[in-house]
Order: sequence, then C-alpha cells, then structure tokens
Amino acid sequence: MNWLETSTENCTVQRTLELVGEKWSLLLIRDAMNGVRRFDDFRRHVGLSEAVLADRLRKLVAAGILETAAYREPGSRTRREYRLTRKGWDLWPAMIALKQWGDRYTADPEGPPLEVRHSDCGEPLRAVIVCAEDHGPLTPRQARTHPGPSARPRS
Amino acid sequence: MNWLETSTENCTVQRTLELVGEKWSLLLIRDAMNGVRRFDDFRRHVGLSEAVLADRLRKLVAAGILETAAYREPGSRTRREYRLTRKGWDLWPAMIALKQWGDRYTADPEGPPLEVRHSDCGEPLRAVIVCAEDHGPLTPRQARTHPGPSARPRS
DNA sequence: CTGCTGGCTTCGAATGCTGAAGTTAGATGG
DNA sequence: CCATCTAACTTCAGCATTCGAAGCCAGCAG
Repeated sequence: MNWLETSTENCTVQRTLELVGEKWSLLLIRDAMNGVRRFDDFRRHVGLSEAVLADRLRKLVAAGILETAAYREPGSRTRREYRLTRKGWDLWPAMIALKQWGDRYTADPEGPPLEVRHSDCGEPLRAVIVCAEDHGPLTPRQARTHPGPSARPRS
Repeated sequence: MNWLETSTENCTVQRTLELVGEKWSLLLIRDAMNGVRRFDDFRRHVGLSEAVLADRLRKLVAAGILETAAYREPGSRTRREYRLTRKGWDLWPAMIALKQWGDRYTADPEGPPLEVRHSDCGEPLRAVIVCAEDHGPLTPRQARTHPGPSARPRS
C-alpha cells in the first residue's frame, strides 16, 4: 500500500492540524508560550476579533492544550486566565521548528524580533531530527517512511 | 520591552504561518514530502476542492516552497508537476515535530498510519531542540527568550 | 447607584470554502 | 480532420467563517 492509496482519515498530522491548524490557534499558543494569559492581552497582542478569540480559547481548552485558572488582582474581582498544559507545552518543538524556518526565510535583514537561547550557554536553539538511538541530525534522505500499524486503504 | 509590548508584525512564526498556515497548505506539503506531485493526485488524496487546490499550489510556488517541472508520460502530452524545493524540504523538521505530537496525542490505539524511521538503524525519529553547541535535548524551561535585533514596539 | 473594566456575545458585511459545471490544450481513434 | 478523452484548471452559487463594531454583564471604586 503506497501513500496515495492510504486513507488520510487517521493521519496524525491532519488530526493535529484539526486541533491547532485553524487561523490564529498557533499564534495564540505562541503568545501563551511567551507568558500571555489573559483574554484581553491575547486580543490586543495577537490582533484577532473577540468572537474568534473566545471560540479558539474554548477549542484549545477542550483539546487539553490550554487550561483555565482563577486569578485575582488586588482590588479586582476574580477572573480566569489561560495557561498551557503539559500537552500544550509539548508543541514547543514544533513551534521552535516553525520559528527556525521563519528566521531563515522570512526575517527582516537585521534578524528576528525574538530570540530563544539555551539558558546555560546562551547559544541559539535549533530544531533537529534524530533517531531513537541518537543518530543525527538527520535529513529527509536519511529517513524512510512505511505504512504504520493503523494504515488503511482509501475508500 | 517585554513580549506584550513588541509588535508581532515581523514575527517570524507569524510570517511562516502566512505562507503555510492556510487550511490545506501543510497537508499539501505533507503529501509532497510523501512523493505526491500531480494536481489530480493532490486533489483526490488530500480531498480539497479544485479551486482551492489551484490557489494553494499557486501560492506555494510563489513562496518558493514548491516548483513546477514539466513531465511527460509516454502517450500523453507534457504536463506540469509540483515538487518541493530546498526551502520546502526545510519544513521537514516542523512537519516531523507536528507528526510527533499527533502520534502521541491523536493516534488510534494501534499507532499512527505512517511511520518514519532512520534508514540506517530503523529506529523511529524524534524532533528535539538542541543549542548551537549541541547541549540538549532541551525543554522549554532550559530556554530563555529575549527581544531580537528587529524587535519593535507595538504601535 | 453611577461609571469603569475585563470578558465575553451578537450582528451585518466581507471573505473563504465547497461541490458542480464549464473551459482548454493536446493526445488518440475512426 | 473531426469527435472524444483526460489532466489541469476556471467559474459560479450557496454555505460557513471571520471581521469590526456594538452591546451585555458582573463586580468593584467612588
């Protein structure tokens, strides 16, 4: 069974994009990874409409990527903030990989507006692909794809 | 200048998503990485409408992620096929990182429908973040973010 | 009890997606 | 040399999503 003959219905990339691939979702996660937690901060910084923001936050919470927590500032009523869960933070390698591509191909001549570095040595980060035995970094030519255990023919 | 005060206008993640973040774009790139090259194969396998497919292919070619090449099957007229460029293949780490997340959180109980392994040792791949001096794999807690050279205040 | 603020919801207009039908260029068959 | 077929589009009507703006609501300050 080759790729063209296998169903995409249970493709894990596709399912991932159903959760985070809508417009704005990954930008909200980007902001959440940079410490943004409140509705109004998301709205102003990411720059989307309030209706869509409310919808996306609801979906990301339903997906287990964000969770809400109550907070209270002195002299204000309690409110809810949005934080990344473990599952949400597990998107970090993907976010860094997208940022790395953008840094290379879309940055202004001076460089990117945000830098992420190793806190110990101060060197910039790279997303690399290795195998389970730590051979690598690997290129696409060093990889082979096979049908997996749940590969099904296309209807 | 903290993150909430910096403009997202030149954010490299945002610019990346402007190129590949539309619905279907990353799925087309997924298929291209698996060897799909023709209009009709994309249409049938990815399952999107022809109008949108034509638009996405045009945009991905304009972005330098795909390029067209003439091909000719015996007994047919010459046609054009779509292939990933180097720039397109550079999205591979991001694609693997998204697939890895999907494999962990969205796969059927038996596993994913597609497996990617190191061709030398046969072990499955992992997307990891390292620093330029190869410390790693790193977690988000071991990273620090700073404003980069093109950080600008939000208007 | 009046106003203010954060966090939404509602609404009309604009944009985007879908499925189906139509178009075009070059084989191929009669 | 005319009709047919096919891959690769384009056009179109209807539906869904997104946008910007406005409105609503709860609780706190004055």
